[in-house]
Amino acid sequence: MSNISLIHTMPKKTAIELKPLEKILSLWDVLTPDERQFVNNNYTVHHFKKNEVIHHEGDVPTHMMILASGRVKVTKAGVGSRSQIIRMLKEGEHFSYRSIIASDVYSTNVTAFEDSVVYMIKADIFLSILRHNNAFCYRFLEELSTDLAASDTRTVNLTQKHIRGRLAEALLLLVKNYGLEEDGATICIYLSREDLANISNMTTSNAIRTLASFSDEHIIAMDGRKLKIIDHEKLLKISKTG
Amino acid sequence: MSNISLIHTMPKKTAIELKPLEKILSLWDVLTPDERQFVNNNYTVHHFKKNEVIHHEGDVPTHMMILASGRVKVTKAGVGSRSQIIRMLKEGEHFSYRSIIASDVYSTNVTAFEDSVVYMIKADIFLSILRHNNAFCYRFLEELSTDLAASDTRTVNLTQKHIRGRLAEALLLLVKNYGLEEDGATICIYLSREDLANISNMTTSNAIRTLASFSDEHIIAMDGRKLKIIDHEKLLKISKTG
DNA sequence: CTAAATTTGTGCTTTAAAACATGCTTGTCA
DNA sequence: TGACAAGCATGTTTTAAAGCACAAATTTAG
Repeated sequence: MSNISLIHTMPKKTAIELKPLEKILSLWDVLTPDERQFVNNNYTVHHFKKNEVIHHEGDVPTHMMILASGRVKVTKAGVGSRSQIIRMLKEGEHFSYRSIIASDVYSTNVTAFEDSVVYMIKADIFLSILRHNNAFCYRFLEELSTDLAASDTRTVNLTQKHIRGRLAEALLLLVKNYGLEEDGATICIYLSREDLANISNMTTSNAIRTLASFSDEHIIAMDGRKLKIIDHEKLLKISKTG
Repeated sequence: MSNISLIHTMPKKTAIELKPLEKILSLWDVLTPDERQFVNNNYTVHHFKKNEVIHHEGDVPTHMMILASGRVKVTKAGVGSRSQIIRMLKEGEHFSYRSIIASDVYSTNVTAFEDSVVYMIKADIFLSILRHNNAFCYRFLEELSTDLAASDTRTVNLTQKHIRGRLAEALLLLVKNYGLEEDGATICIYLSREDLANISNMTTSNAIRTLASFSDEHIIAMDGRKLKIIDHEKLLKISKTG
């Protein structure tokens, strides 16, 4: 448990909320006691401030990462200066392992869009467990299978739907991913219009405009970055038909 | 080897060219002798005519499939009548296993666009090997990792590049996937303009128009569905700059 | 072997979304 | 505190690509 000490060097506020690896890693249960011990002795804790980049596209992967707290976005550089948000992660989700498995460089950028804490496990340790623990390996196989279908669906949605459909879909995705606040309407994540645009593959102007339309039509309500879903059915319909 | 008999019931021409499972399955080498025997006793051979559908989006997956001969396209229905080609497979590649692993229905359609022969292994047999043979499992993990990056790249390319860039990219992809004929220029696959459009996410008219432009600019040469790459460098440049 | 259907090719029109311009907030940090 | 940057909002212009219409060529089927 050598790295627990690392946590204790953090400001108390953060330390109190920070769950240990064994509580946060969804795959913990398939590890053998030995593996658990091994991992516990060999992970490191890293803090990232809002907007800090965790890793860059093209870099050689060194660690498998688990988001202990905060939120990060996975993006991919496109043509010119446009960047596309591929996925958004929340506490407990792991990332940056795909490139390790594929013996590839990172195919995406990962950026914290809230202050975040990341647990890192060295690539060789990760690989060694993958190669020795079949249940562990299989869990990742399942995850990648699900992600691949999601990515293909995304491709079709982003290329074929119109602006309103794409934005509606993005909003529904955020709801699914981050949930709603106690009022049962406000999306539990506050994004800039630009980020919203980069999820829905449109310009910032168009994200703003389309949000305004949705608001006029009483499909959503806005208060700065706070977005309330008023008419979930309509949003679903727009995302399907358009 | 019970299923070899099945092959012998086929027209001789096909039978002669048809490689047995052990020659076609790239993962054969990681199977144990027992597993090899087991798979050999439990695969079936299926013939599909040109344009015949092998499986539909939404169907419950029953078999892991290996393309023994011919060519198939993996598509996904989009908005309205537009369908998008996600991937194109050639002899020796396997497919339809993603949904089995993810316990999902098929997320794509698979259609033969040439007369094709498919070897099928029952889902439960496939899963049982995955769960017992770590090397086998790991191979699929690698494959899915590669495919996921490809899918994400594709998303960005299709959404952000302009028509010329998308078509150039599609042509390069075909070259990479199917290679060139002995002349070192003609792409080893003859597709309809519509299929080409569905790979590049554009209308058929635009695929035709853009091909004509490329031909005018001496980047490619056309003879019906036969496409020759004249200026590979220029094509690469167009695909990059958009 | 012809008739019908599909595929290919081209021109013209329309349209969705980008690009651009500009003003208004809000936050931030010297 | 005041100026500078970021982010939000909205109107106007431009443009890339879809949509449509139709003719020619090629396949397919009866």
